[in-house]
Amino acid sequence: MAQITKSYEPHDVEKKWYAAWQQAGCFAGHPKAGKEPYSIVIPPPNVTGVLTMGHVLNNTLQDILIRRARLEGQEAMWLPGTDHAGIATQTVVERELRKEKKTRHHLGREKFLEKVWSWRDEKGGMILKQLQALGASADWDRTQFTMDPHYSKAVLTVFADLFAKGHIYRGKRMVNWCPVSLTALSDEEVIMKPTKGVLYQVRYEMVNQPGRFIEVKTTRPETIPGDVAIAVHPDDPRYTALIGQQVWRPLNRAQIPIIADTAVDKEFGSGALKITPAHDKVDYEVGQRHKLLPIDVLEPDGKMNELAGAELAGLDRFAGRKKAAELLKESGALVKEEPYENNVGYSERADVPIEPRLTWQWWLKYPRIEEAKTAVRDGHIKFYPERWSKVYLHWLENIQDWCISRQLWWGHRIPVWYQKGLDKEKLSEADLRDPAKVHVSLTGPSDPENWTQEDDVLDTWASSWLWPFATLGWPDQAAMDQAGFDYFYPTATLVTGPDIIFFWVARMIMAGLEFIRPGESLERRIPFKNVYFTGIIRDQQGRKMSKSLGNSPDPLDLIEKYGADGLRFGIVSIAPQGQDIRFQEDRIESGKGFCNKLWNASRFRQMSGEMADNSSLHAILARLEPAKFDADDHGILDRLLATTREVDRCFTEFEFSAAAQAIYGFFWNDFCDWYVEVSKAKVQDASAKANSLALQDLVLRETLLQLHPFVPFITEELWHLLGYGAEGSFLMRDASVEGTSQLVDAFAPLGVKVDLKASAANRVLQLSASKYRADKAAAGMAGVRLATVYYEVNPAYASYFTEQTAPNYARIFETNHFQAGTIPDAINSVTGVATFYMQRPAGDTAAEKARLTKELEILAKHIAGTEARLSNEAFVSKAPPAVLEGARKQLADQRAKKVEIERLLGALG
RNA sequence: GGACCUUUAGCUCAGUUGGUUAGAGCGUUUCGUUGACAUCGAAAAGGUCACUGGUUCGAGUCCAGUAAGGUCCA
Repeated sequence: MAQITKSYEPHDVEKKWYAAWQQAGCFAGHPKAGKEPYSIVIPPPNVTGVLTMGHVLNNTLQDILIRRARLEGQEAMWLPGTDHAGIATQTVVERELRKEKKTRHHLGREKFLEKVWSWRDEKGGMILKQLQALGASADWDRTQFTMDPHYSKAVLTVFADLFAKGHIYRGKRMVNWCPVSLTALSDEEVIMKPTKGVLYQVRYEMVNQPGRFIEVKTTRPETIPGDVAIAVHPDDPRYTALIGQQVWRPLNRAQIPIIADTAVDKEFGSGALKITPAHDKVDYEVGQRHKLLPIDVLEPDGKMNELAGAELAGLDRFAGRKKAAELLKESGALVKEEPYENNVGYSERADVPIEPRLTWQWWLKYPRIEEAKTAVRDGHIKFYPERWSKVYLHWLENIQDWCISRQLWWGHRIPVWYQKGLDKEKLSEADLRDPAKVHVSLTGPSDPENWTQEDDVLDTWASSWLWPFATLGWPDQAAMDQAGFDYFYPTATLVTGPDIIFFWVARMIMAGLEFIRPGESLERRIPFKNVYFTGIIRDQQGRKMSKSLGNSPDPLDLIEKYGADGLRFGIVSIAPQGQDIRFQEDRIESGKGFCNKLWNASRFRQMSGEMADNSSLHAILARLEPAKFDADDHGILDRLLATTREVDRCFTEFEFSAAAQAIYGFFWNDFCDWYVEVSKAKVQDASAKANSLALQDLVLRETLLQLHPFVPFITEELWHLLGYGAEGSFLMRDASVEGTSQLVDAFAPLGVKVDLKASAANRVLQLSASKYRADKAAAGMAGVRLATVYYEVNPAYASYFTEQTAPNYARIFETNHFQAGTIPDAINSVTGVATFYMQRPAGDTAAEKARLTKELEILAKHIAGTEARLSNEAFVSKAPPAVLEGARKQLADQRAKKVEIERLLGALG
């Protein structure tokens, strides 16, 4: 067996095992009769993406779930892939073109798309490689891309199907228009930001009463040429007489009517509102109600057009605003300007204010809204943390039709063809449904020369909402069979960020319900059973980590510095359920430190004695000698079972950081700092050695199993170095983790049973050691190794701290020798287990007295507190017996201790 | 405007159904180490649990309100 080196060097180990796992096909998931499936689909990162800390957290958690499922004997399958990311990817390639002073229009659609594809082949999907460096055990042979031919087929099939069902329509409506990307956006892609601007108060002169004005307030004077009316509230007494009259529009002067509409807020400004249907959603609706034709004064790129009037035409919208204000000022129409802050919608990608713009787009009426609510409300799909279900349900309550068309080239081109010669801007709903005029299919019309295909592509999310089943071969039965669709769908758990609850999670649920296993139960159609929402990783100042701020460390640098396992353990241990995470590099460092601890404890085991049969749990248990178990043995077994139980619980409740911390605490404190320290004496004792080492082997084995999902590389390496796994087998694939009850069941036939009393005594001994060392340090002898420590054991612990066992604790008590009995004029430490006497360095007893006196004071306070409680009639009569009993015992202990300390003080004189 | 989250040690955070003297990691200070690990060990200092009121024998924990910070939706 190979010698374990002095410190853990992750890099070679990581490379070695990742390659070996991959070569052995450990990541693959295949349907297996009699085995429970456990599947996860990755939230597909953008194909343009590079690994961020958010990805590290998200994918580490998925890998933990997948690896744990494997160890629990389930058939695990983690499906990876990337998203074509319409706008993002197109923007990247357009940016490269711009360097050559070209736009996509220079190339034309076909050539441009070729260029995007070659960009993708060359540079896209780098992020998947990075995930491998992190240790992700995804089934890479299944890697998917949302523009793969079969995936595209799924997307177009869904379009055609929803069109046929009447869920999809074409309409000229207000959309969120991005003047930079020149495309429509869905509501979800618009970010509202408080923006400082100016509120202009403008007066419109009455046509038939010159000199009389009606005033409105607006933040957008450049749209005044697009005004078609002034609206007031019908019940507003200030204006009732004016309704129906005409006013002069102050820019691009023309007569417009005063109309009455209940949408007007009487309280805002003067109570009168300018109506600009082409540039505001509410105004558009008002215009519709009053049959007013919109006047669009903007070009798609945000420049003013000739309808805005000669002075404004050609200006950018922001320059136009300035110019409009000047013109109003000159004409005397501008009454007042005041600073103003309001919420302005920004394009998520281009980060510029969007324009509400009237365009023809394709819209989707969501299917299965009610079922989607039921699925979550009734717990068929569980959200962790649960509170996000409220956000989800609220969105579904207020859901709006989805604008699914984008004026881009990169994406799934909408499978609609228009009969040549038709004006598609004038299609009625009836025309749309007339196959002679509009053709909708996957393959296109049989006489393509007579048709023109729709230019628009679909929103990227209109492909990713099919992810949980399009990646499993849907809609082709043969492909589904091959992918194991029937076995793996629905997937077990989705791990994602709450920021895409609407974009993705909700839509996937609706898509699954609509398209999968029609007519079957809800449970069979939902895409996943659990959704775990991660927190968002923030920097020290609490800001989101982002590329533009440059405040995100490169995960690959962190892997280089701390190892993939160190990074994984560090990030998981600081990620409590559902809370945002403030990133601290020192936590990653401590993740690495823990790996090193694990490594060295294993190394020490190897150095402590010959390795024996570790080939199975049973083999190790058979080496134990239960008859020889002492309090330490019972203690560590008890703690091992408690930790296993806690980790089991954490996995069922998705509390990953609690699981990591439970194992960390157990291994470092209970095992290394106590059990291994104590065993240093035992392995010198021929009769105790074998049992002690077997117990270490057991603890190490179980720890590696529990820890593997978190730190896969080092655990696999140690698994082999310590002889737990045979050559050619793998911890990650061939081992299985035992739950608490399974461990107990395995213990029983071999007579291994935890003595809880002994375990409790062991805990007291540990606390006593702490107390003793604290007293010793207080006496100025911290760390000093004493030749002899005398002790008088507390009768209650007489069987746990004896002449025979005392030497085991010599190292922990920093002494060479224990001697039963007392010595006069010594420092006394009263612990639970015993009173320990240490030779005083020299004469002075003042410090000692002061310490004991202080201790007595604190004790007196506690005694008073406990007495007060116990003499409280209400407490005694109402508290449950166990609590009452506890308080009584506590008082007895406190009093006994007081007597002892008083005795010691008396002895000091 | 509506909903949700957070507020506990210098920092980052735990704290299960209310029940002894509120914990951890990091940081700080002190001490220790010749054979697992200085990526180590031991100890100490450090908290009016944001505030106000209520329920209760008992509140960090439950309820109501207030304040500050944050997120989402309008």
